Amino acid sequence: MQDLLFDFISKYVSLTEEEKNAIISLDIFHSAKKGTTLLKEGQKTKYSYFVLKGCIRTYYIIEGEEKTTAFYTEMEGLTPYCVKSDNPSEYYISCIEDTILIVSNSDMEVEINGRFPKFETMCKILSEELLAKERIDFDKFKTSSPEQRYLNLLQSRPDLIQRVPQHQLASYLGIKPQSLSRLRARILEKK
Amino acid sequence: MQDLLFDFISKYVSLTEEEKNAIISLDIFHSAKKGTTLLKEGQKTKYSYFVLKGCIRTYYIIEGEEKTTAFYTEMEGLTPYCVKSDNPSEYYISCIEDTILIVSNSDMEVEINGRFPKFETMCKILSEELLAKERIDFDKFKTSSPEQRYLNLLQSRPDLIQRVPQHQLASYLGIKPQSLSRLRARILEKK
DNA sequence: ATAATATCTTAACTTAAGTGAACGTTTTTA
DNA sequence: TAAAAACGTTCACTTAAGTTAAGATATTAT
Repeated sequence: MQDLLFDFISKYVSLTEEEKNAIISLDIFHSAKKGTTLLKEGQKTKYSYFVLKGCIRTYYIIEGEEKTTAFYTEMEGLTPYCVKSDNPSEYYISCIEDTILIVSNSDMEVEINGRFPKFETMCKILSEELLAKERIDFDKFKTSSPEQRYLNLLQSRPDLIQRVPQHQLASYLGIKPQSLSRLRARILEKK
Repeated sequence: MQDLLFDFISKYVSLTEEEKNAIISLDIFHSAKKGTTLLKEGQKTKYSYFVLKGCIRTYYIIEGEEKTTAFYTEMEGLTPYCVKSDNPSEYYISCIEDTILIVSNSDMEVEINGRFPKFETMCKILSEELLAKERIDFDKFKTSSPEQRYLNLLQSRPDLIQRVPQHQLASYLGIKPQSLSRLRARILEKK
């Protein structure tokens, strides 16, 4: 299971056994059942989450309605905004499937970064890369219609459409569940 | 002018005179006239841009139409996706106003980071912070209607509405220029 | 196993965005 | 400075998303 992590890390930096052991000794591997809420609106946290296996999502409750804005699956992770800003979180994080997670807190990261500069370099590369990707995704979203967004998703993350409930997908695409149903029917008709 | 940069940096790390001089000697300060294109679709680049004064935008040309997806103003910057991915750029970058920029290339950054670890730490903090912010912005976009997005922008970046042409604002909001006109008229009526 | 709840789809109607065109205004550029 | 191009607004029409409601499944909890 830990190999999943080390395989991932090896794409960015190579770790010695000592470094691997230091990471393992942090006791950051956790598993969580489907439906578990990791973070609630209004809470503050210092934890970051990285998915080894399974799927988590972020969602808001706006005027009583759940709005799912992101999914994180294998080898994806997030540091909630409130970790950086010290404000209470505006969103919830919960598990869509039984999930194996790495949960790290910011003090822990400071310590590891101090001991192994290599690790800090990796985090820098990773977050710069993710920022660039996130901006591209946002651009794509802005320049597409809901239908195009759905077709894009079908191409780029077909697994999501299978593993995620439709009404959560809908808000992820920026529309209502009814509109997603209709839009899919429309696409089938066209074929 | 350089003070703008050092004031900004001082929010994250404190630099010695030696470090400041090292930065100045890199000769990274440039000015560009309104309308200058910094990067074209199809080009590869190793340059990152940081705005000290003025405004730049990223835009795509999709089926003959310009789609503006982002604006960067004072103390904001971007590293084009192609710097990280080594693919040709899918978008253009150009100056909306006469602009004073910091232009840095990735080799330069590697060198500075090697010499001053402090600098690498700052870049890591900055990009993690920006990633978290970008995700929040994307969430906000997904969960809002075009009208709400416009009202949001009016609150959060009122300067943009003044300094940027309407048709560029429109695609930034994910709609057509005609729709932005209409939407503004609608808002005025309501008052 | 059954009741309760959540989810998905369909439909009719409303609202707002997309489209194509016209027109006046501003900005460029030759 | 005159002509050309770009820009912003309005309008009528089309298309698609939002809304409300109902019914059919599927899932969860007791």
